Amino acid sequence: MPRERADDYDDKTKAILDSAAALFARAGYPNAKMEDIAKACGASKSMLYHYFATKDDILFAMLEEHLASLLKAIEQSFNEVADPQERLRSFIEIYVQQSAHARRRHMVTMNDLRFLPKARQVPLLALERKVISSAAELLNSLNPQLEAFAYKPYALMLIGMLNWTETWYRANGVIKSKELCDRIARLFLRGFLPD
Amino acid sequence: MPRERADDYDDKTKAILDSAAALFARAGYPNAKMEDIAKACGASKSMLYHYFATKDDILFAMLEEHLASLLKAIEQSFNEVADPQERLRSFIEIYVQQSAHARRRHMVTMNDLRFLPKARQVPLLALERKVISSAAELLNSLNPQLEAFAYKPYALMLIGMLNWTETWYRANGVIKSKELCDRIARLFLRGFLPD
DNA sequence: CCTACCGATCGGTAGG
DNA sequence: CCTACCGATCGGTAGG
Repeated sequence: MPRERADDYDDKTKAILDSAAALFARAGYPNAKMEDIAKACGASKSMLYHYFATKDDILFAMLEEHLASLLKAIEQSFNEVADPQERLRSFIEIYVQQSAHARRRHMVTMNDLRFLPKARQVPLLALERKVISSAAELLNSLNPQLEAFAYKPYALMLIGMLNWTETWYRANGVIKSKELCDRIARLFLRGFLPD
Repeated sequence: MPRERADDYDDKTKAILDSAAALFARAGYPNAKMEDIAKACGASKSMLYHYFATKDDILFAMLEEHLASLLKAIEQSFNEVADPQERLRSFIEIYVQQSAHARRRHMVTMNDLRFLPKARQVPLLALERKVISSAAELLNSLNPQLEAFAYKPYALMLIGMLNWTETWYRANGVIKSKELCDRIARLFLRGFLPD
C-alpha cells in the first residue's frame, strides 16, 4: 500500500514558499541556496525535493500563485466598484496595501522572473499582460478620448510607478498607506501642478 | 626596462565593460560567466583579471560610471535650462532618450546592484540618492506649495515611472521617443483626465 | 620588479 | 528524513 499523502502537505508547501519568498526577496533567486530555504522552514534539503522537483519549480509556483491572486483581486474590485475614479483608487490600493507576504512575492516577481527558462516565463508573462490590459481598460473608461494605442503605454506608466513603490515605500514611515494611495491617484488623475 | 602600460589600456577596459553590460542585461549578473564576458570581447579570461581583480569589480565600475554620468547629465541640464517645466522635460528626456549603451547599463543598475556586497553598494546608493534629491528639488520648484516631506515620494513616483519605461519602451515602435517624453511630462504635470 | 598576457588547472560550491 | 556523494560548473590563480 502506498503511503497516504501527509495531512499537512499543503501547509508544508506554503511554508516552503514563504521561506523561499523571504530568501529570494533578500538575496535574489540565484544567490538563494536550497539548503538555506530548507533551514528557514525547519526541513532538510531532501524534504524540499519531495515537494518541488527543482529550484525553478519553487520560483514558478510562487510567481504563478502571486500573479493569479493579483489578477483575481483586480477583477473582484472591478466587479464591486463601478465608478472609474473609484476603480482606479481601488487598483492603486491593491498594489500599495499589500501584506508583507504579498509584497515579498511581488518583489520576487519583478526581480527574478527573468531567471526562469524562457519557456517557463511564457504563462507568467501572459498573466502580467492581463494585469496590464485591465489597467488599460480602466484608463479607457476614465478618459475615452485618447487614440486606442495610447492606453497601454499609460497603463505601463501607472504600473511602473506602482511597482517601483515596493522598492521604497515602508508602511511604518511618515506616510500612511491611505495617504500614499490618495497622492498617487491624485497625481495620476490631476497631475502635479497646483490647481 | 619595465614594459609600458599598453596604449589601449582604457579602450580595453571600455570594451570589457561594454561586453559585460550586454551580458549582465541579458542574463543577469549571477548568470553571466567571466568566460562569456571574455569571449564577447575577444579576450581570454586571464586577460580580464588583468583589468579587474574580481567579477564584482566589473559590476561596481559599470554602475559607478553609469550613475555618475547620469548625475552629470542631470546637473548639466539644470545648468542649461532655467524654466522648471522645461527642466522636467529635460530630466525625462535623459531617462527616455538614452543610447542603447546607457540603456543596458541602466537596466543592470536597476536589476543587479543588489548582488554586490552590502559595503560596495554604499557609494552607489549614495549616488542614487543624489539623483532622487535632484528630482525632488526640481519638483519643489515646479510646485512650492507642498509639505516638505512630500517631494521625495513624488520624486520616487516619477523616477519609478521612468525606470520602468526601460522594461517596455522600444524606440523603434509606434511611439517616438519625443512623443513618449511629451506624454510623460504632460501626465506628470497635468494628470490623466481630459481638460 | 613591473606589466601584459596565455594555457592549464585548482579549490570550493551548487543543484540534484 | 539524513548523510554522503555525484557530475558539472565557475571564479580566481600559478607558472612561464
